[in-house]
Amino acid sequence: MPREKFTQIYATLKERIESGIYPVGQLLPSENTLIGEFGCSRNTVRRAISELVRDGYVQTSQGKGVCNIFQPIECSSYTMGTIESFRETARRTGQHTATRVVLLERCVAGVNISLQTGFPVGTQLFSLSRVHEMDGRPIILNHSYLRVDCMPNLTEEIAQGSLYRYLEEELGMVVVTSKRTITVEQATPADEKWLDLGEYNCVAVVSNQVYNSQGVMFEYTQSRHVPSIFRFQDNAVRRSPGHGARHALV
Amino acid sequence: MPREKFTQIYATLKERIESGIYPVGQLLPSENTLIGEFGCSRNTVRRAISELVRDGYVQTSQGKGVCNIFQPIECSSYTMGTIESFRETARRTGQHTATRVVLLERCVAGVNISLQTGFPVGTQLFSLSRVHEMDGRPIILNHSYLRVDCMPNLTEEIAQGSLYRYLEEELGMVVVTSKRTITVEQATPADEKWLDLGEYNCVAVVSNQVYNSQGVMFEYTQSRHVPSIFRFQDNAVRRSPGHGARHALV
DNA sequence: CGAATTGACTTGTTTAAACAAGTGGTGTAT
DNA sequence: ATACACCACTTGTTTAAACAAGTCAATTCG
Repeated sequence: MPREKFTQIYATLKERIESGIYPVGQLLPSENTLIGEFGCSRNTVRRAISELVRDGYVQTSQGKGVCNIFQPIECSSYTMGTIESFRETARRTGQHTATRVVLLERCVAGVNISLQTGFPVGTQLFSLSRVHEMDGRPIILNHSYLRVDCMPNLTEEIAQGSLYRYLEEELGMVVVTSKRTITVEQATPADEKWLDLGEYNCVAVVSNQVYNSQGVMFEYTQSRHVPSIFRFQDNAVRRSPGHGARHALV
Repeated sequence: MPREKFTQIYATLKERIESGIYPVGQLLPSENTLIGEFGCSRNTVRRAISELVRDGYVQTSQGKGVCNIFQPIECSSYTMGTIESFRETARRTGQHTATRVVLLERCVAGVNISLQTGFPVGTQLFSLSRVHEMDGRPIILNHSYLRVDCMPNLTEEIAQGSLYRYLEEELGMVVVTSKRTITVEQATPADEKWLDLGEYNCVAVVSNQVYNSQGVMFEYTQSRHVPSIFRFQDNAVRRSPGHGARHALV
């Protein structure tokens, strides 16, 4: 349960938006009104609202108010957010999943691996390949490089279960930041061998750099998805001009 | 030029990170130190830092500090951020671009269009199809639906230039929020007709819902990209548990 | 020597206040 | 009737202060 006030307010407002208590296309109650209702300071209300903005639930205009722009996501049965954990999605959609370890070996980062992953040359790594299946259908092929010094005792058994449960619960590691890049690539022979691509001759590739609380990148994973079930959602908010083009609109 | 203090501090810190003045993998000066240097309050420093966190430049740990996790983006010559505007990217990489209007006609949103786009049934719309070329190579096929009541005088000439310059400068419209979904789809005959797909039999599809400051969605655009030059970047930060799974890590 | 405590740091949350700036309506003067 | 000033409202930015909570090293105690 979230203990912070702003998280509670965020959750309350979000629920009202999703349930239609606040009509779509109209303004939410003003900050002052919400202050009165929740018995908190203006900053706390504003923080809750700013998270709703980030999530694409509302948008603000100076001088006018906070507008509800919620639209329910179309839950196509085949789509799946990459953002969610593989098991999260499966549990939400009630489907059966399995993970198979294809390869687990040790290696050292050379120039090529270093360029691809961002690990310094010479880093001791595990190379781990896994196939994720959903309802018996292989849909994701994962190639991971993992720092040996962050998880010296990694085994096939652990890799077959939830790697993150092991890292977080057993090793006490805290995952903080993750940088992703999405591309589309030609299917390799390995993709065709392990995945059920159907008519497609390509895969959706999510490259992921994961950092722990020490600020060290301990994992690089390239997830190669069957295109038909790949889906990624994102919200962008117009920023002040000085922010650089990384998230410019359009 | 950004006038707000926090934007200036953000820009200054970002530049120091990019230029290596703050070493990668190490802690930035503490908030108190930065307060002294910039002559501002703690909140202002914290706001600048929180934007750096969102952009994947740093990450924070309670009790420890703010860690520099910057990694320069590998600027592969062929990759292009969808996040950037088509012309932005072209200008940055110094390539020549052109836009061709394939179709511009009026229509009314029926059930199918409504389901796909989110426009209410019966909305008067422009249907606009455009091909974007870079260095003579057609790389993006755009299908847009635009609310007629937001731009009654749309013409082919305007659509061929920058639609957004027209909307913002001529009509005074303010773009605020944009919701995107990325998928990968089989190439249609239209894709193969207009795009230079090479070996690929699919396209990277970015569906975009754009809202103005009134909170009305005035544009739905489906951008179908040649896979070989498609690239999308994203940062995720671990959130408190109550936030819902939309952005969970891994 | 080893374990626990303390204390000096760090970031995280919340409050209160003031002023800036944008929006939209009301009213007045032209 | 139109244009203008004004006013009441909204969100945006900044400051200051207090307390909570996590980290890490030095010190103290057993």
